[in-house]
Amino acid sequence: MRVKKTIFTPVRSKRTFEDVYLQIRQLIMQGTLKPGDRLPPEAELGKQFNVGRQTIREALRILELSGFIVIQIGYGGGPIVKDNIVGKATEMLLDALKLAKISIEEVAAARLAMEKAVLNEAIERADEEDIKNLRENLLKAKELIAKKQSPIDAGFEFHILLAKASKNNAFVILVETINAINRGLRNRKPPDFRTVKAYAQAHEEIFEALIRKERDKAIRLLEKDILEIGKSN
Amino acid sequence: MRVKKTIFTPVRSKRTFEDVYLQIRQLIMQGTLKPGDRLPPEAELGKQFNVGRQTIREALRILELSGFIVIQIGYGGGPIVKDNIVGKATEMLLDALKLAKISIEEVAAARLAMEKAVLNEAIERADEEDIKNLRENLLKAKELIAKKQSPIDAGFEFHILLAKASKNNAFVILVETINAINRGLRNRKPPDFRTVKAYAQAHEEIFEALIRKERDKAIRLLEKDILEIGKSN
DNA sequence: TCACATTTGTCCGTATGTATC
DNA sequence: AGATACATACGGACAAATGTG
Repeated sequence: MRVKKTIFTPVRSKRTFEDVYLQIRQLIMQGTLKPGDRLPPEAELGKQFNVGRQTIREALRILELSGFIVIQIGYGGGPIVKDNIVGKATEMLLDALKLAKISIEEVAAARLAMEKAVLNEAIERADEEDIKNLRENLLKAKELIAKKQSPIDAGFEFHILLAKASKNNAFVILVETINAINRGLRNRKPPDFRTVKAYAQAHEEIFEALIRKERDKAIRLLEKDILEIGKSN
Repeated sequence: MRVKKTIFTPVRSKRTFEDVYLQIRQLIMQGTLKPGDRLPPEAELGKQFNVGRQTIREALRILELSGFIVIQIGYGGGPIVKDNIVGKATEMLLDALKLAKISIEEVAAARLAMEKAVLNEAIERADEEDIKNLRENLLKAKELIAKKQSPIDAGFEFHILLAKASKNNAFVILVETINAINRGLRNRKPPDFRTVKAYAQAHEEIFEALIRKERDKAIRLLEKDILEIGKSN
């Protein structure tokens, strides 16, 4: 009797461009290729890997979409190693959530769960540097409001700074991701000026509670910030 | 005086394959193309879009990496629309976390935050269907253990089932994602048999606390499940 | 401003491997 | 086993973009 489902994962390095992709990817992941480094042009890569230019191009497409490289055309251009690959992952997760028809409310609940934990850690671990950065962020938002400009970017940055104050880098990336998703899901209409002013106000209050280590109050304010204010728009 | 940083994002749809990618992507996102649907072969697509095969191929590479399609070779093959694109996003987020040199402990803390919220919701919202699924999951794990097989997959499924019981689909996807990341970061050595048995035991206790709606006890058990058990390996 | 070199973007033709009928 | 249909891969060619002299 034959087994229907093998427990082995088939070795499928059939496709040459995947092999090329994996080799370059590993060089980046292990640090041999660092951000800013330039890879040889397509033709030269083809010679070195001993494959056609088309194969190289498909490998570069994947590396580009994955966020590992950017590609400059023209004289002196070519593939350049990039550093931040979080953005691309976020875009794909956003697609996944859109396809699954997830509502903004559901994402907000998840975001709140994450940021509650962040705030809990941040209250304990925030140092002077973090406090200074948060204070500057609030100041920047105030100045923008005074100039009748939207402090929406500063508002997102506030949450990132909180995550950094938690001293947990996983929180930083996940808060970035989930905030970008939240933003992407409601991108049809940007929040009006009154709403973003309310955000800025809420952030100030959260900050005050943070430096006074008033944990419960800070959490309560965060809930208001994430769940209530956004509802109106 | 010139502004140094423009507020405009450059319109760069110069590349034809990106245009092709976006068109097909939109047809999938808006539901015109459904999972299982077959796209025309490369040559035919080239004719319809009025572009060369190479251009089509690069668009297909991106769609494939994004998880929108799979490609079958041979007679009657070609691009086929896929449904689950979460897996690909997870892989990329995993890469991002690896590149940022995030530790398992940091990810575990984030995972715990998310799953605490999940458990809180699940205790309130779980219906008979959820309870039945969880019970079957625990039974399956027990059977595997009796056969001296590792119930590790069932263990991950337990957490997914909890997320489903929360009735929040964002939680489902995010728990899937963060658990896969957790798994990916410690993939060097799979947990030993004693450890997975401890997981299964912890899951049983969490389930008991869940159906009795003993919230604090359930949360405490979850903390043990996520933070302590894994530490040994 | 004007060539010129370099590099990506795109197309075409062709050959090979693979899966189905 | 042979024919068919498809992806994979190679090589050559030209256009477009970009920086250099």
